[in-house]
Amino acid sequence: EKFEAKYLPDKGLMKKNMKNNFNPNEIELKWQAIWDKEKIYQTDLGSAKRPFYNLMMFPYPSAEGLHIGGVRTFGGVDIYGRFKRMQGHDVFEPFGLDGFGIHAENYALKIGVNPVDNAKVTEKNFYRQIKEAGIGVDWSRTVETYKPEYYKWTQWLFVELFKAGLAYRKKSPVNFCPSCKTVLADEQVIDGKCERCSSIVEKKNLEQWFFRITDYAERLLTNIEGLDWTAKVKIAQRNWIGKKEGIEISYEIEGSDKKVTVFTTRPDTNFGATFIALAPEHSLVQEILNRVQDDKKAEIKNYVEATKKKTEIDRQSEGREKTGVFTGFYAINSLTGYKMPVWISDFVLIGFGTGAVVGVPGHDTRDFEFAQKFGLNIIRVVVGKDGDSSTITKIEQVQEEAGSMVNSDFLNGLDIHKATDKIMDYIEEKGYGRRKVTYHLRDWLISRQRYWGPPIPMVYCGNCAKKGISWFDTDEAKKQSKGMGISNDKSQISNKQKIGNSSEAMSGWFPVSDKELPVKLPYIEDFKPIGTGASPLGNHPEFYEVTCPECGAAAKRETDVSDTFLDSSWYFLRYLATDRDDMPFPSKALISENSENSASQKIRASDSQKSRISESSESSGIVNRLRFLPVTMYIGGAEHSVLHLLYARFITMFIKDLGLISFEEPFSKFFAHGLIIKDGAKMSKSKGNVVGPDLYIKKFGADTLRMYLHFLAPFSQEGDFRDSGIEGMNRFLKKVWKLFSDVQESKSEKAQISSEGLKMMHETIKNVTVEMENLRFNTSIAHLMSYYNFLAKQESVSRGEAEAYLKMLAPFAPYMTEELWQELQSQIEQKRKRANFASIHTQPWPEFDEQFIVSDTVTIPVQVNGKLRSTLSIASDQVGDKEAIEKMAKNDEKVAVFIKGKSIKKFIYIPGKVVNFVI
RNA sequence: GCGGAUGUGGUGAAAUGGCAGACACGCAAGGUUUAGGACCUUGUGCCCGCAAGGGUGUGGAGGUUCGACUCCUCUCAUCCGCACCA
Repeated sequence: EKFEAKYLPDKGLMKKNMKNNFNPNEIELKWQAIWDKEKIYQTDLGSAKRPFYNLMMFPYPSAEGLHIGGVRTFGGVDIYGRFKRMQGHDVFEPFGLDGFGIHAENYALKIGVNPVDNAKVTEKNFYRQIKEAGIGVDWSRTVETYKPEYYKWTQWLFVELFKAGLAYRKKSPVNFCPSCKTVLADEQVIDGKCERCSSIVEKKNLEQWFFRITDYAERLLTNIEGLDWTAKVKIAQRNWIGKKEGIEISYEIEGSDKKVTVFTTRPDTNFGATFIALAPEHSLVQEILNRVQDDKKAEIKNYVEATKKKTEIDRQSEGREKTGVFTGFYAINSLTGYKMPVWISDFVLIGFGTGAVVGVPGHDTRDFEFAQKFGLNIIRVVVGKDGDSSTITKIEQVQEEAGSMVNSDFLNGLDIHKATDKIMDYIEEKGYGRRKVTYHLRDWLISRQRYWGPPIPMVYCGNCAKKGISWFDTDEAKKQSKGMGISNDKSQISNKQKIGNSSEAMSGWFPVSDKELPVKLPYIEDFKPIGTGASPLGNHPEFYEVTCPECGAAAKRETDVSDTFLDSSWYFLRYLATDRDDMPFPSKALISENSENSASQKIRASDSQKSRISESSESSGIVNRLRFLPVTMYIGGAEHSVLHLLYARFITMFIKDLGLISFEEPFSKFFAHGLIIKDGAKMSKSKGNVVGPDLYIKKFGADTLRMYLHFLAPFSQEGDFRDSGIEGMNRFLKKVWKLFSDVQESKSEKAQISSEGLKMMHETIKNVTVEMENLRFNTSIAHLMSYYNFLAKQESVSRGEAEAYLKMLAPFAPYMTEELWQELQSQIEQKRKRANFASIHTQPWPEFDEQFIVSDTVTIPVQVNGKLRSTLSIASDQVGDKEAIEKMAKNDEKVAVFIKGKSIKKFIYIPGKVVNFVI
């Protein structure tokens, strides 16, 4: 007994200590349940007053579960969302899974599970982990791209694109991995090799579905200017669209009625043009083969065949060494009459411009290399800054920069830009060519010969095809073309033109009618990619055997699925209408009955459906939901700069053109977060350093993990995750727990907040608020740590201080602060009132009061003898310290200032005004 | 090659043109009713010094400024995109 009395604390004390121990696992479970029950993260979309759509890029769940980088990303979004919620916004923070597509499928293949079954497991895991991490998601509105309720509308979107003439088929070379026996997306080809097995990727020529995103190139480009996005992403998109203004010039070929057309951005150098080079795939090559002698024919054929066999890898390993073959033909340079030999070379790409280039070896290094190797003439037409006007014989002399024209007849002496304008006018006038704009952006290849995606909702009828009939010949199509959605757009004519073109190429093709959507993806056992260029669904007659909607003959359903990026291009709209199976997203046009021309037609709802929509829309506040759009804040990885973000913009514009929404840019603000690395290396499965959150949450709790992940580095930058660091954060939270679980009624009543304390509090609030707004969470946390140190040193903490502190901490450590908040409230009210449950996460964000904030330095503009001498800064604690100021003045040896209290004794100090000082 | 970013202690990193290194990790010394861990206090850019103190310091070289991590010019290094784009 004596021993116990001496060495063990009494039971009451032990109990208190137990309570004083920060035990995250216990409180996290408790609050998860309460939050669920209280629905504190569910947003009433229909009646929200200050809508704030806080959106995180939904993940494609390809791996074992959420990894630590995901916790950082979604945690960061959540921190910001909670902050905004506390500022009084109606924050809508949904979550979902981009579970359809090649990533998820590859993972399923790897572990030998059907993607359908895998999706169920993944979904469960992801949602559990997100919940555990304390992300305040509205779980009543999730989106999973692989569920029929969702892909019904993805397919609907495809159909709409088709009907607008924006979806078409053409033959195109696709990436094919001979070892995996599957086609690959471009993004799965790394340096010409398969992402998974590193085999060299081949090209296969297959007929594919494309979207005419290039029709939107100009709009996609010009809109970038006005976006509040990370600059890097804007630049990347600009480059990807790659607008180039130039001119297409046609040259006569000697001894032929054919012409060769080239595209160039530098027509100013055309007086120096000395050869023409064609891509081996160029259409003229066949023409040439028909006309040349047998020995020449063999030579050309050999060359063309050889380049065809070359893989990307071969080309790269050969570097820039030029190869080519002379055709024996000459094209005439209309300006000079020069006979330009026509060559075939693989440095010319069929996919760019016209697939033919005009060689100006003096002013293009590639042309120079080519000309030098094959002994072609080199003419200088520009003299650059270096003043070198000699004959160009070395690659260093090749002048690609600005300069003035020489050897160019009427262009001589002109600056190259002026010369460009002048020669373009001239060429157009003479009819040699026409100005043209080209883009790097290509049409979006949408087909995938895979299983795990939304089946493309199209039907092909061989019978109709023979007659040259397609959907564009139906009554429905004709009715639609009168009231084309794409109306107030300049491209209307060209679009109609395209539909005209499409209707020929589209012979036999009919979209699945809206009533029949979704075209469900069947559960099949043989889901593995076949590798013959056919889709796994191609083995399933029960899937593809249908009758033609036009003639009733036997027809075949499309067995390809669409690209994952189509799924993710519109999901942000779906979140707002997950409770509706009668519309893809909230839209005024979809609910207004009297606008006949509008989109109620577009979704071609039956009359009964229509009335159902308008009846129920009022009660569910569909119109108010629109106030959440466009997305207020979008947060995601910069690696999606040009893919997802560009596609989403395109699709949004298209939906606007359908008349279904009133905006054309989906994301008002986009913030690119940094990636996470582990112990100095990128996390990857091959390195075996992929870290999951589960163990850390178990050991330290979600609060610690969340805070540590954002203390590492600013949200926008990459952070290095180290086990050693996380303990410091855990230590901090324990200290906070201890400090605030001790704040009691009796104490806090007495607690007087000192003026210094007041100042510190308001300064901290101000700093943290500003930093949160800029998503610089690491500095916010640092300020909270400093403020803790300050509070801990005080004799007691007042209620006001405790509340302000907990509120600021709440976005980072939602569980702990909630517990402490309830504890604090109950202590103060002396009893726990369950009925008055008020989560800290719905409390107002603390406000700072300027009067308590004194800046560290007083900056005074100084004028000496009437001349402005910039400013003089005086530390605020030196204001009134005559000695200190005199010392400063002495150091400067020019200025003397007399300040006492907050006013200058001799001269009145007015902030922002120039003050004259006596020397 | 083109485009973009980043360079600050042993580490992650802070600094509206105004005391460089906040905050944390790590390390060191000390304290504790002290197994270990935890916890508490102090110190910690580098160099000289027992100390007081002094010198030096934001990749490098210049420039603007009373004053530069911050703005400008050049340069070096690293990372990330795109790449035979006419």
